[in-house]
Amino acid sequence: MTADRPLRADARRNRAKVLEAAETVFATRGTGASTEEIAQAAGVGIGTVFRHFPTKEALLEAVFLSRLDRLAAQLRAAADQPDPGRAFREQIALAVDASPAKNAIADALAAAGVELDAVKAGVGTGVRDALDLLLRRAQSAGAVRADLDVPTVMALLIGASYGVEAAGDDRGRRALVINVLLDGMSAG
Amino acid sequence: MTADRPLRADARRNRAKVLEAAETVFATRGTGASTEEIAQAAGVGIGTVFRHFPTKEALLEAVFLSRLDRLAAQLRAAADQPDPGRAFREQIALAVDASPAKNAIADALAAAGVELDAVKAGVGTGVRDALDLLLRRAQSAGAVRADLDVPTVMALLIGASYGVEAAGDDRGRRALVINVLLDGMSAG
DNA sequence: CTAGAATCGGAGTCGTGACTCCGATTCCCT
DNA sequence: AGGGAATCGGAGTCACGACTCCGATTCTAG
Repeated sequence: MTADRPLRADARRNRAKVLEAAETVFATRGTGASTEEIAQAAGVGIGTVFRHFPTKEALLEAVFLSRLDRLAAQLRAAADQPDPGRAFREQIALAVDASPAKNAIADALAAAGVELDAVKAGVGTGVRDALDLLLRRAQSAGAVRADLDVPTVMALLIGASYGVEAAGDDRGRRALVINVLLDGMSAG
Repeated sequence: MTADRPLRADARRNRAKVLEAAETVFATRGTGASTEEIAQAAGVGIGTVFRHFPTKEALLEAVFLSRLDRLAAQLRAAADQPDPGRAFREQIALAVDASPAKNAIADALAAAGVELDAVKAGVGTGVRDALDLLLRRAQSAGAVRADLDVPTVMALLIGASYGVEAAGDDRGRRALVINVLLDGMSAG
């Protein structure tokens, strides 16, 4: 219930710098990276990091949500492509390829006891809705199994992300993993 | 190059107790569980834990390898079933259902900078070989896509483990995830 | 049974990293 | 420009957890 007065210009700028730095640092050094490391990467003092994100957990959550936001936007943008089946396939492949870092963050949050469902219920709704639209259209077009629902597709996406990660650097193997997934999801 | 003299009887017993305790504690509390917690669960002093496993990392590795060992044994046991396709399917489903804990351990090891490939090269070979046999037989029988190889199947297995985990407690949803995977892996 | 070696237990050390505090600095309204 | 409020920086605090050390205990060879 804080009366969200607008932040001072420099404060807003710093907040953004921290968030961005945190994203890259978490992605490269892993979620175990120290807050100090992030502060340095952002060119900011530790105190500043903690003022904007009172907890490391809060910082992780913010980074996670920002990623979900971008994903949702991307999914929405694909919703009006002409070929629903193709749109679905493309977005799945894109989402999977882009998500290795999200996984680690999600794990860290879960390990910290954060209710991921609650988090997702907030901004994650955007992802859910966008995915819902893509999925329905693809199913109506007969391109995707009818027995799949959004939560299951999300579970598959998460799994595929890890699978791709486990496939290592081999481009062909990564593609094969995604291919298997898409085949499994397709109708018939 | 230590001259591995056989351990004293009580020492061997304690080692086993610690390993077992570590496995359950890591599974329930996560890999972040403190060494003290494990010592307590094993009914043993911290010193004892560190004598047998000089590092927390070493302990994680030992637990991981013991799991891989069991998995390999299970896979080998399934290698002479009459229907190769069915054997493959069943084992995949079993392996996936049993592995959520392994994932977390593997992640922790990776985060600690352990070369997972090196680890797998040691005992993991058992898994690789057993899986290789199952896979070849299933492919020869025309039950599984010919373009899959063992590393890819392992990546898929890892991914599926996470996918199942993400599917939550819903029994049907978990089954659906595995079903999609198996469909994707099947021939034609 | 007994000596001596191997093992155990757990208090204490040490390093690390999250988080706090307050003087210094920067911003923005008039 | 000027002053007061909002922010910043980063040294310092504190808790926690991995790992060490050594007297006490338990095993086993003879």
